[in-house]
Amino acid sequence: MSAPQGWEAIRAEVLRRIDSRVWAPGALIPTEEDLAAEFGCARATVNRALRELALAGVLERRRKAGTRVATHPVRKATLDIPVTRLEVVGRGQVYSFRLLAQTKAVPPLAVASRLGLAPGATLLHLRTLHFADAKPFLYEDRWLNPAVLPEGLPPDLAEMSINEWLVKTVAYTYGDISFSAANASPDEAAYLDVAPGAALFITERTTWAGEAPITLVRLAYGPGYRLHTQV
Amino acid sequence: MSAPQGWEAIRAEVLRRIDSRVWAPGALIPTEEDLAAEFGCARATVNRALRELALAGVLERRRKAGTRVATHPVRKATLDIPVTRLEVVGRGQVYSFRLLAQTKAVPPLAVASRLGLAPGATLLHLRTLHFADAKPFLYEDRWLNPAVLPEGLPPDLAEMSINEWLVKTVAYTYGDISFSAANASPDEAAYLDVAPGAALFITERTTWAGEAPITLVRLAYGPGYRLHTQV
DNA sequence: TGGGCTAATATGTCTGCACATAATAACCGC
DNA sequence: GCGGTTATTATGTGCAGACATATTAGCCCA
Repeated sequence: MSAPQGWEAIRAEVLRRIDSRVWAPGALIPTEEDLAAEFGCARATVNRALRELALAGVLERRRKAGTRVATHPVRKATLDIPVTRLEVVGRGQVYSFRLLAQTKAVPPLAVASRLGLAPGATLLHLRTLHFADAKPFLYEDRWLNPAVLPEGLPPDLAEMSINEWLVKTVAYTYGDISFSAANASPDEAAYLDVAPGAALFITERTTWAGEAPITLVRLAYGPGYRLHTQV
Repeated sequence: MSAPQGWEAIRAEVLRRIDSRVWAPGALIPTEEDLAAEFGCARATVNRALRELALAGVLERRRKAGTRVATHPVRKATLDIPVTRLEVVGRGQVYSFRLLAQTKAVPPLAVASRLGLAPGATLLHLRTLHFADAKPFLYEDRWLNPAVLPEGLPPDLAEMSINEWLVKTVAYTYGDISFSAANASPDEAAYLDVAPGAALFITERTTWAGEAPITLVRLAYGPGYRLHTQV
């Protein structure tokens, strides 16, 4: 019931004109100056509205060329990448986790190359099982570059999982995430307490701090897990 | 090699201070005014930089309370939701598709309620198979509200898939996406030419135009599909 | 005709100022 | 003390004007 005001009102009106085909996909829309005159506001205000829409993928803007309605509305969805503990707690469940193994090992070639490391370098290999209400929720397989840990691993891993401790301690500048699906291996099935071959939702994350690789982690979520977002 | 200038330089400097723990997670950072004085620029410029960082989840801002470094760096990843055809073509493969079935039917209760429709309303039910280089790539199961189609379905469905025609014709204002994993049903396995029970990557999308539901679609991607993004 | 220089133009960003808004802190009367 | 009102404060947004920059269109000359 609240009519937006200011730049949000302009964004809404522009969206409406696009939706109602007043401005067709691919068409050039008036300049910021013209729109500012029409709406009776400053150009900066129009700029703010159009910039947001360009960011959302609705408009395409180029200097001198002007602003046009995106031909292929590649909508951009933003999704939050929360820490596992908060994800569980946010569902109103009790979070806990168990460190299954912690070793130093030479990673498989695929892992080393994904991290841009020389083959043969040793990494920390951690495997953790996360629980929601004492039920297995997530199986985590992590390779960690010890070089980025100034003082080794934290003393107590009671409250916080490795991941949570990592994000608070080692700031990353660049990350890379992919989502996919995979059938549960016998091991994974046993850990997550599902039938072997069950479809798992897989998240793989690689993070760097500048040039130095930090970690590569594979998260296998049990059945029923959904990643959710809005556009 | 290019030192950023203007508000991007400020964003970079703020990020640096956070990464290097000059400003610890949870700590309050100086006000816009103070930072503007320090950097020798206008407050609006600082505002722009801090706003971007808040949008990215690095900072948390509240009026009067000030700006603090996010305690739990819930990084926000943005992912593009492209049209299937472009997704395939973008991989350098040849795109094609086949409409398997097109019927009018009363949807299951779950579908009707997700769309906010009265049970018993009839919808269009479309099932489509999409190919990449003549190999099955994606199985699409779509329920479509005929009320939003002013002139029925398009005449030729040769070039463009239903989805692509939809996004160009019926603009949506609100959407809802979820990703999950599921084992292939016998039908899906047959269509996608995989073993029954294979892990499929599932995307479910619901879209509305204002209050009116447009479509609910379930996309089942064959093995090997990855959704990819960066932070 | 064609290639390269130049001018025109729309967007990108900055400044300095103003007022609006939300949320906290201070205050005051009981 | 305590609860409720008021003042203060940091951010949110607006305006008008200016300059920067990318890109196009047109011009001129070989």
